[in-house]
Amino acid sequence: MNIVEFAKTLNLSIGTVSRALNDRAEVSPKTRRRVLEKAEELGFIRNSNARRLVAGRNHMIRLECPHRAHILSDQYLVELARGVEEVAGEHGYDLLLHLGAHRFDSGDLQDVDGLVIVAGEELTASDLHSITGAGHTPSVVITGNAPPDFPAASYVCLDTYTGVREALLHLAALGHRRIGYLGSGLPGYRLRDAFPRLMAQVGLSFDPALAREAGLTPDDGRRAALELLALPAPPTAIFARTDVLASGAVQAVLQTGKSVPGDVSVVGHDNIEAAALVNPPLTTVAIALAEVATVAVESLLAMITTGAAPTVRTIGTHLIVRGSCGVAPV
Amino acid sequence: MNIVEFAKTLNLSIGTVSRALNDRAEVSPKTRRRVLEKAEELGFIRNSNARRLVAGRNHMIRLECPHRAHILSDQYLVELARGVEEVAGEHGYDLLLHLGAHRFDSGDLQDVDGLVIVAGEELTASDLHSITGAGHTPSVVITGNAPPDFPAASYVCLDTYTGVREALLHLAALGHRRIGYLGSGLPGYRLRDAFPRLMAQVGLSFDPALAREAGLTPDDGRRAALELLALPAPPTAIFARTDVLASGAVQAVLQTGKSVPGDVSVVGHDNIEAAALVNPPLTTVAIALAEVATVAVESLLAMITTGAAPTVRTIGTHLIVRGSCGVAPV
DNA sequence: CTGTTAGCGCTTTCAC
DNA sequence: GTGAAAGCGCTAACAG
Repeated sequence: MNIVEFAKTLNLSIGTVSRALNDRAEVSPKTRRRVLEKAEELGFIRNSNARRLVAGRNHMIRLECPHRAHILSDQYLVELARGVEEVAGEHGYDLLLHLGAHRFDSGDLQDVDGLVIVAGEELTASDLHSITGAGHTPSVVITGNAPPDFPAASYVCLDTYTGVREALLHLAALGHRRIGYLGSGLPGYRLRDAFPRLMAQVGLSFDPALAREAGLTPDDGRRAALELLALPAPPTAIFARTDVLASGAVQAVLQTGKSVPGDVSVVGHDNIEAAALVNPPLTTVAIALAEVATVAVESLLAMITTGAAPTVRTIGTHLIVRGSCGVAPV
Repeated sequence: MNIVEFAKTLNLSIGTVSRALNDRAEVSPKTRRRVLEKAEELGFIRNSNARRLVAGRNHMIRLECPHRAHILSDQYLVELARGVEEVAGEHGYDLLLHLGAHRFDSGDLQDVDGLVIVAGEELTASDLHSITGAGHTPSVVITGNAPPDFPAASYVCLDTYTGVREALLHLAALGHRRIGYLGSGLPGYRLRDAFPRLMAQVGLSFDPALAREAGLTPDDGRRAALELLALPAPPTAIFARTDVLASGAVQAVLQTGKSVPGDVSVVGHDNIEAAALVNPPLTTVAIALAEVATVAVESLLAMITTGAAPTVRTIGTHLIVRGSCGVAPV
């Protein structure tokens, strides 16, 4: 059924029906109600392609995940998508998905009003340029790094520092003074550089000998942790850049016949599903993804609907205390 | 730029241009090439809303995940979505996402040509009725159960039996004879009922005293496993319906001062991300998700494009051997 | 082979 | 307030 047939059942012109359905002022309240009720009764829904054609608006945004190695794990991606879909949905926007790894030529930008881009570590300004159609499509980038030099987009930056600081405070309170650091080895992660400063902020000093750029796999974490534990003055706690590395670090501790958290405490980062499941459950740093989604979508919709200028927002992380940290051994 | 302006730059009629762009036969090869090259040069892309309007086709399918408790974990969902997007994309279809938990009134069915529905355990025929618009929208359901009584949809059934049988064979080969079972307690899972038969198929007999409907969390798994281990004749191996339960079972074994897999072997199910990370890494049953995605989308597109009848396909699971199973203690 | 034209279903002037 | 009519950008049927 189209609007013509539908209008006939009401003995009204399509113009009036359209106005009623669009909640315009020039319709008598009585007519509007009549139209709305009939539409409900007959289950009439306007053809959205026709609406989009005439409106020049798609009421659709696309979630772009151009990399395989995201700042967010797959689990997080779903959580983020849930949030984005919900907030976008509240504003009448649908969500398209573009998981295409390594395809920086985004699809038809014509089809969507805006883009939510989940950045990988190595996302450059030039990538953004091509993904966003030279910045002509309103876009918001969710990134763990500082915004690349691409001012046409909005940014939601995940500030890893707040949660890490919290973690170090937690360890300091437990009496730890020698804290090791396991990094992912990925470029663009500035955490390693900031770590000494964060340590200082909670009253601890950082020993460069206790830092390793481990890698990405549990085994990378295990090997690097093994090195730290073999040191003459080994750390009593290890902070790992990812939960995956942290799980490897736990393996390493157990492997040397020691226990977590009895002998060595371990803190992870990301709060992946696995974090709650390893033995012991990992104390880890987590992102408030619902908030990230809300801020991202609202910034995007502001650009789309009111042509607002791009914004840069930062969202901090926080510590989730589970079972992998204990009082420092004396 | 629209097709009128574009046609002008070529001194052709919009009809000819449209035909060339649609790869119709009635265009001279020379003209076609000229049109294609110019389109490339000018970056002309036809307005897809107008195309959809006139075609009555959206070239869009929607991934529906109506439940929070899926048959697939979030990680799996992304993997499935990747597969679905890829296969759909090869056929020119875009992917909409609908993660809305507990909303069985699917959005505008008008907007999409078909639905890929990821079933939760409790998805009923009546749910499917409302999600698919009384079955008028081509749909394929990915389910771990037998197809509900809703013949309008295609089904991709995950046959958990093949992988579980493989797991039991693996355990039998390692000398295990007393194998415990930890279930999720969810209705609709027929595995518990089939378990004795699967045991028999690999030459083992099942002791009902070794079965527990544990629940969903690691702690549920831990407690249930603890019960089994406290039995006068405890199992030497435990099969858990989910990796989450399995991780709890591992905790239980360690808690009683025993080791995995030295004293007790544990097999999980689902191959979630966590499975590779727990200590020891879980031997578990996995789904061939890429195949599931391919079969689902191709069945769906057959219904959409050729009006093919719904199909029912079954895809088996397989065992991934890691470190949680060992030779049975003598 | 190419040009012309009538819709696809809707929103939005413009009259009344 | 409501109706009539002009497009939105495209495809397809019809001429030539």
